[in-house]
Amino acid sequence: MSLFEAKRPRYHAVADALSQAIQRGTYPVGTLLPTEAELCAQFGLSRQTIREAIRLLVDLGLASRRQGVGTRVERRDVSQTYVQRLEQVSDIWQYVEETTRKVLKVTDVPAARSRVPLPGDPDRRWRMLEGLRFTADERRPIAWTQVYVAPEYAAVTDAKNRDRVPIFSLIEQRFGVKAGRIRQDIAAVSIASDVASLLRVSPKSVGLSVVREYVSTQGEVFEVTMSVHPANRYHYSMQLDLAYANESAFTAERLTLPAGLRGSSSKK
Amino acid sequence: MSLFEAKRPRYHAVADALSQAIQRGTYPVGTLLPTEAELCAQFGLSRQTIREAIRLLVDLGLASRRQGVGTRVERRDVSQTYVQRLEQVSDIWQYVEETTRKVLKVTDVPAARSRVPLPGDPDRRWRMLEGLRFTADERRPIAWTQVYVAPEYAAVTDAKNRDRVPIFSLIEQRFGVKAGRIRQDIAAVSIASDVASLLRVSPKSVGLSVVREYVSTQGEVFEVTMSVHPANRYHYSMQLDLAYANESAFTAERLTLPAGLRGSSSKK
DNA sequence: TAGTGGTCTAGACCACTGG
DNA sequence: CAGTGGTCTAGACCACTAA
Repeated sequence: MSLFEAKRPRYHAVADALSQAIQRGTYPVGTLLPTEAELCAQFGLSRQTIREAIRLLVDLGLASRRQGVGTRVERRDVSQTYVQRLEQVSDIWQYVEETTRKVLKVTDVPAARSRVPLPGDPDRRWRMLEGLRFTADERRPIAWTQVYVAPEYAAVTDAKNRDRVPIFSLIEQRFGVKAGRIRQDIAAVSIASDVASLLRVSPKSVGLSVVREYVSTQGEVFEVTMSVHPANRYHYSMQLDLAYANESAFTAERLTLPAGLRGSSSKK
Repeated sequence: MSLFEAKRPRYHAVADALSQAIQRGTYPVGTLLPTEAELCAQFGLSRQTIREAIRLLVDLGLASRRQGVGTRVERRDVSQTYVQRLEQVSDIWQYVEETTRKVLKVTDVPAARSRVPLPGDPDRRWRMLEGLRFTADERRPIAWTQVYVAPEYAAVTDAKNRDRVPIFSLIEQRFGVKAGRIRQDIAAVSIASDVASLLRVSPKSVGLSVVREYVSTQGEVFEVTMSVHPANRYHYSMQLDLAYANESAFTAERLTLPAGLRGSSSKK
């Protein structure tokens, strides 16, 4: 019966009331919200409406539900987050599509003697592919690359099309191991003379180094790559978008409304 | 009545059936799915169950709903995406917390004469702050920084705590302009001699340059920053996690099940 | 075993869209 | 205006958790 009773669905009002109560500390993080039945009684609404409200809280990351237990308060504030999205990883590798690779060397090297740190047993021998990447039109290479593949998957390096398809996706196809996480480290380096000559730049010139670790969904690092790019032939750009904890419905405005809302009856 | 009738809720089965039909091309992208009423009849289920199924499709980005129109097929496949999450931007700036800034110079410069490309009128004068950033313990600077602030917000550069709080968050506090997007460009550079002396490295030594553009939720670039870091004192690392189009419920496994599922009656 | 959230039904009315 | 999805109800049974 409040003045603010616009056309908003009641479950929005309930979600607001609850999220504000959480914000105020009425329901501290870690505790359980009232049960659905209790909320039905408090607000005088049906269970489905209450559940819809709670679903919004869950989508925002404010609460979580566990069957048989209850609805737990997870955080006090809606966490805003900037996210970078990479569709199909191919964004990292936009250039993969537009470039050609040339493999120069294939060997097995113990982890301890690799050019990049490899996890696990230092004596474990990883399959290593070394090569260059060229743009379609230009002659000069844009990257010198080393790819280390965990021994279990070394077989993929025999693939006919290894020059065209990223190794990690070959592993995915052949072994069903999927990258659940990619760690990436970017640094500026001085290009060592052996690499410099391959890249056709002068020794000690400036380069950008990108190291990527591919972590399977089981947490195992199954591939590590390193690229060195001449500074003026490559730069790394990315875009971060503001998003909400669990981006789904419920935009910001819907949350930040004047206090006096409540659906119909909220005697409590 | 199929053999696969595990304990899965029916709306999962419906969502599978629909997403597979989309995948098969039965419902091409851009067309409308059958109406909820039709689906109720086809599957012999209640409207709420059907709606729950469609909600899953929407969460996956496969479909979208419009009141008064229908449910539109948006894509044929579930788009997988790697995302980098930055809570509160402070992850980019982990070091902001642990470092101190020292402002060396404050001036107004026309866009055309800045060290980084600035959007808009080349004669527009941006407020520029130049300074260094130090780690708490070390004496040597880890970055030389230029911050360009759009003239409308130049006033924030007078703030007392401008050394401690990132400028863009001052703008957010004072003017309510929020960064909805951050573009970031990372490159390796050779450090110019004037900057080198400030950073106490030798001229032409290797550095990592990071340029960030802060774009407001209205699409306006209101701040641009540039940092140059000595190569051995800074590197940029990030983590990308595999996620689904509209990460919510509905994990991958729930989608990739053997074909013969259907709830109970699907005579069609 | 009692109590929680998870699923499901059969109905109802409303708000929006398009002809 | 007819038809769509959006909201809401009152009731039911189930699956899970903890005591």
